[in-house]
Amino acid sequence: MVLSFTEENYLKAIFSIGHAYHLNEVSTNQISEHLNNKAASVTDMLKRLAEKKYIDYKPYKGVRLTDKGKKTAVKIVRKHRLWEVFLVEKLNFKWDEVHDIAEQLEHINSDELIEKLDVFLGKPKHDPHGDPIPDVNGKFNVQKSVALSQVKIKQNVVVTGVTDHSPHFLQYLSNSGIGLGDFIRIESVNEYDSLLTIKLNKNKTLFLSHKAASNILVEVRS
Amino acid sequence: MVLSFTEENYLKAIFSIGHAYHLNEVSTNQISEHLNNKAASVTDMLKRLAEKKYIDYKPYKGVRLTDKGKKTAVKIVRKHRLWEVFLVEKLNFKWDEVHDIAEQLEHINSDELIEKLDVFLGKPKHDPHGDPIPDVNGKFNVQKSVALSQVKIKQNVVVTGVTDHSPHFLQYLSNSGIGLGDFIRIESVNEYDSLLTIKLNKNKTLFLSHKAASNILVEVRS
DNA sequence: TAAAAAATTTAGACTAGTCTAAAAAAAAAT
DNA sequence: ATTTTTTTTTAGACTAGTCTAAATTTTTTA
Repeated sequence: MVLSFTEENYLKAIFSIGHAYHLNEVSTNQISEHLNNKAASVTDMLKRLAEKKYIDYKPYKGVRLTDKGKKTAVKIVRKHRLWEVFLVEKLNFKWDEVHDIAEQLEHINSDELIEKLDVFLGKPKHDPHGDPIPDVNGKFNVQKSVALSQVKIKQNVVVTGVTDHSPHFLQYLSNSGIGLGDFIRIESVNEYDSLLTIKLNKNKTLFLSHKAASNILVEVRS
Repeated sequence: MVLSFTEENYLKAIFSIGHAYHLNEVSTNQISEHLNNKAASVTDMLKRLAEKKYIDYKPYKGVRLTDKGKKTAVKIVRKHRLWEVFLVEKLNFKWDEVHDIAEQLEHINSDELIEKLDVFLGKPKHDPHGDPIPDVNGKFNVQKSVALSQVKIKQNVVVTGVTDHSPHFLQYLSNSGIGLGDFIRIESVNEYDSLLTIKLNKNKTLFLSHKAASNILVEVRS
């Protein structure tokens, strides 16, 4: 079965809302907000997707992906993230420039293409923002990272991802010299406003707002 | 101005029909045949494209691309052929497998992407079938090749392209060991059925029907 | 050069996806 | 336990792109 562009975007939206908030049931309004359209339009589409067995839908009760729907959504995520790796690693795009292009490329329909792209890129496990790339069977590498804002003082950590994917935030990190794989040690936290003083790569001293730190994912390294 | 998928396909169709038959004016029926849809649908779309100044259209009189329309069409051809190079050179697709995927990729909208892809591929001048890739300004490398069927006996030629792009024909050539850049010398032509006896790369002797030879483009080398 | 054939356009209908406005159901608050 | 608010759905309309059937224009042919 071949889905339209639009249908694929609805499935992806349902998947990522559920994923982000650890929900099974996703509401009509959440979807319409995520897709920037009206709730009435969402209702129409939900009926169509339910008809085709991609979702379970009970009027007024929200919606949940079926196995078929989940599989489809994960495949789109896989494609999106593989293309992002391609754009950054091979074409030298910056990590804040790739989202919109990958948003288009993720709808290209060819299983052979995805698998050959995967091989060409060396079967990467993470995209340029540190998000895990599901394998061909839809399995995700579970991430056990925490927000930098949750890390105890004087602890050494490695940057593994971000939770805010906006170009604005990504550029801010780049400009500060922070990227995936960098080492960070929290030197102190201001009591009044939670401003963090950090040491980057055992070298540069930087200040980070609590908000920024809460959107940086890290893993503890001894 | 951003065109829909469908509008882009119409412009590409008008361009390639005109190109193939060296026509300026293209008829409604030619387009409908090329796109496998009905003439009535074509008429509707022609009105829309004329409205947007991509074509000059006079009812019953056929249609011609404006400069704006030509520029758009050539850009789609450029994208299509660059993606074909990517698929063959980087992802190891065969030359008979890439058309349908490139047909999708050609509609991805990002000037920066095309130019970075072009650089990544080493600014190729030809696609995997030998067709010229227009440069960023829409200029084509003029091809001065002729069909193998037109070449005089005992002449040395190099394969530079094909005029039949069907997987069937391309596979037939691959199976015969014929690809771009190969050397061919016509040893004899049968008077009765024009069957060609050729020597491939100064090595293998092969037989080619007149039909096959008429779809192989070559350049004379001494 | 008038009749027949072919090509093209118009008219009207259909689907996918969207919208606004109104109705209905569920949740929250008094 | 009603009333109010919020959420969701229904009804009806719009656009892009398609179709069939009928009408019109152009071309061909006798």
